Amino acid sequence: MQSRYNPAKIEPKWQNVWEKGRIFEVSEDESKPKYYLLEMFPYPSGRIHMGHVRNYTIGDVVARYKKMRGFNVIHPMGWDAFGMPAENAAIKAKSHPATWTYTNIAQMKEQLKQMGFSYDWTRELATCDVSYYRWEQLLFLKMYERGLAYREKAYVNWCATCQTVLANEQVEAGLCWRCSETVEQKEMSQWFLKITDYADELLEYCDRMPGWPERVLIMQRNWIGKSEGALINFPMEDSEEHIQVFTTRQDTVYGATFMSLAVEHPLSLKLCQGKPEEAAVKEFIERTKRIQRSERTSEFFEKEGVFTGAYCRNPMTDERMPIYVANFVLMEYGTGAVMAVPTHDQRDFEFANTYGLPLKVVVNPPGAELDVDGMEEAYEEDGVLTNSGEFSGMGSAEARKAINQYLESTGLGEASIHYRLRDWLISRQRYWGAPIPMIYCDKCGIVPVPEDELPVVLPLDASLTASGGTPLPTLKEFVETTCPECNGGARREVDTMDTFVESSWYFMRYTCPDYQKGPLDRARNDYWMPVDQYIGGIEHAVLHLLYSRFFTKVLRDMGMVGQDEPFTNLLTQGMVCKETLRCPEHGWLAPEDTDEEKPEVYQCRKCGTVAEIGRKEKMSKSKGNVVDPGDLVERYGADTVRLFCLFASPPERDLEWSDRGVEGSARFLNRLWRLVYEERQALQGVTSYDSSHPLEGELRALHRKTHQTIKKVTEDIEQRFHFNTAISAVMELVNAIYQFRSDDNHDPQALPVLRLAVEMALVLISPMIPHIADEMWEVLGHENSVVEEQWPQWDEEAIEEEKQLIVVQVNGKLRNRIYVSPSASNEEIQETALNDERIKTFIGGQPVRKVVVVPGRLVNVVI
RNA sequence: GCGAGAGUGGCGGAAUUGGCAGACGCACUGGACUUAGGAUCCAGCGGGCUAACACCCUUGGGGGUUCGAGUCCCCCCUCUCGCACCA
Repeated sequence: MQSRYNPAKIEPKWQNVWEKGRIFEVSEDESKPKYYLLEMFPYPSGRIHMGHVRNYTIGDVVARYKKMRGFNVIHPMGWDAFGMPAENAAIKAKSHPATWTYTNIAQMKEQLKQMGFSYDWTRELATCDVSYYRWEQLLFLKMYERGLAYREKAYVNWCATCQTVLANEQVEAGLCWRCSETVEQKEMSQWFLKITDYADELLEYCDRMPGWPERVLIMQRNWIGKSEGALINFPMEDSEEHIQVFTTRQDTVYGATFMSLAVEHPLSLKLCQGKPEEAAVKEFIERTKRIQRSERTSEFFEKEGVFTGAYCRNPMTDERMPIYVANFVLMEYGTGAVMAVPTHDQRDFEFANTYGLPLKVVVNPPGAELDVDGMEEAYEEDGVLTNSGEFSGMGSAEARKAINQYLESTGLGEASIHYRLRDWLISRQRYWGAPIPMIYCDKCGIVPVPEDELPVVLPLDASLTASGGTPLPTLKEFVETTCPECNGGARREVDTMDTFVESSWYFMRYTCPDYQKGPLDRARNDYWMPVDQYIGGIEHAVLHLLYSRFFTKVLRDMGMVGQDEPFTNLLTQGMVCKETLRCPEHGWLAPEDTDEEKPEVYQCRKCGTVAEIGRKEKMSKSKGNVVDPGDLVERYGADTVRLFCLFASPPERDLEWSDRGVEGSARFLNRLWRLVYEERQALQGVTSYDSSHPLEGELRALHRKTHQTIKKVTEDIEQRFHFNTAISAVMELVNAIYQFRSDDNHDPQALPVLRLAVEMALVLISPMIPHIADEMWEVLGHENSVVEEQWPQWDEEAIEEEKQLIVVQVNGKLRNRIYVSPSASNEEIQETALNDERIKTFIGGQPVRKVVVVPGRLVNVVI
């Protein structure tokens, strides 16, 4: 053993031992409980970043801990390997996306190995491998058979920068989630997956997943956006036709005084035909259609409308309702037509005031009566119906049910449920993705590729051009094919699938990555699934996590898997942030753009201005505040980096990077190393204390601390993944050991007690810093890896203090501390407290009104 | 606007069930060792007032419940995230 801790030497040594011993390779074993620990797989960008390191370190601690607890732990890793960055990088480097991707995978795999993560690498998969996406193509065909995949012409989100369409989930506030450019609407024929078929189940199970963070469930519920209401038909005044609306406020239908249509609504143009209003309506529609949807749906966008010249009738009151086209009505929600109730909807209220439309109160607040003339805003709450025929006097909730019944019995409408969730658009006009296995035949139309002709292999001889866009349509040998039905000439689909399709089922494929007969081996999948603990970033709260839930349910209905939900417990870790430096003139500054004048004072290298120390921001290249894990590992070793990531904050919170904090972590490892180095000879051949001899004094105290630490670390990991407090508990134990050592102790039990304390410190912290733990474990004479040890159990008896500290308060203020025997009764504790000299002076002879005794904690004397 | 979360020393954070606020670490200060110290060890470290003890104040602000509140309730402020004309 070297006197100095040298991670560069011991870390590769142990990584090698683990790999050779294949200790993280697992197979199904019915004799053990299984535990599936999964972290979100990375996109192979080339180098791992701190976000990966944090995510995977958290996962690794749990995986190692669970293994020590006797679980059969599956802990796989792979690559989310299709996607645009590969195309852009290939154009830039004049290479091929495949070359770029596989080179990156090799580099990143090496980096992950250097971190010492306990992956079962035999299960590795890359989604760009034909061996993976061939099964995805099969799943697509099965979905097509069941009507869950369909092609439709629709207004879709188009990102001009990325040269592709996007799913609704991939548009954030009107911007592309990847490049942040404005998304346009384009009418195109595209492939969709029918996630809306599962809307209700996806929503319902949000209430049955106690292992998920509430805020993720809330985001999913909001995204699905279920609204219960009614479809109501409003007859046209001068024809047999009607306008159908969806409303959640059918209790206000008697107050509907006009109608609003979306500009895209087919009736909008039709109704004004030949009328004097025609020109104005057309102009309005054209003008509105030109405006970006993101702008149209902005809060600040002015609500405008135009009268069509046509009228319909309120089916309940038979009153005449003018029909308007309005810019705030969305064609894609409900029916694209809204019954306007200005008294009970703020938007309609404002619209009615602008255009001088009539108001009619039909819902009163409980115990009050509204007056149309004095109204300054709409009354949107539930209340008691008035002016509503036979429904007057009913409460809103009751009236909604009654009106639904009435609508159904008269044929005027029906109860209805609408969702905000739209079907998942999966076509992408990109090259580096899984081809959609479909063929277009002029004679037979859309024809699926027969299963036995799968896979449709993505041609690798394509060359990308700097202008962007997919080269697939130009590849004759790919596009031109024969129709499986008529054998005539036909064309292949040239779009590829959204890469979120790959990530929707990779976690299931990990259970049987070598399976050749289908996407999933049901037996193996049944053993391992569901994922017991999934760990990843919050940014996938809706996207990946919703799609994966959908896929799991579809595969269940196909009989391929046995679970309703893929992820039992979800942990969303916070971001890794760091302080930023900013020059007023040159913007964000990376450390290499600055000179450090004095400590903590930095100057912009371009202009010499003192840089402002900016706020903590998520690490990103553009802000110049990234820290490269590779550099850190080289400098401090993986264990230090792991330790800092875990120690600096609990997993779900943001982690603030601190170079000094990293030094502190390194210092702790050195301290641990020295402890074992200096005691190695004394402890040689010593057997750990086994509780057979009674202990006194400081020996007893150290042994107690040892068991208290076992308990604290176990509970912190088991109950709440709070590794920061678990680590601080081990630090306390190490401090206690140092204290103990500095006193000469000649008790024959001293070395056994010391050895137990040292070993427990190593075992308890081994999931966090596995390399140094194994090295020191070996120094102490063990032959196996710590991860193959059983997790220790604490002894409640050893934990018990011989003297219990009791805090004594007078009128709630801390006045003294006393010690009592743990077996003391409340009366005895009270008596000791009241007889305490200091307490007596605080009471000062005043009558004691009350004494509160909390055993084991405090006494409060009230005077 | 709606929804969720957060606000504790110079900093990261701890206090798990209402019971000693500030564990652990960083930074800082003093000392020891030393040719040297950016290594290591020891000690101190919320603020006020102190020679020291003692005492007083302190968990964004204000009120309340309670013997007792960082923790529970009400009001307000600030920040972060999500949604946002959804009929």
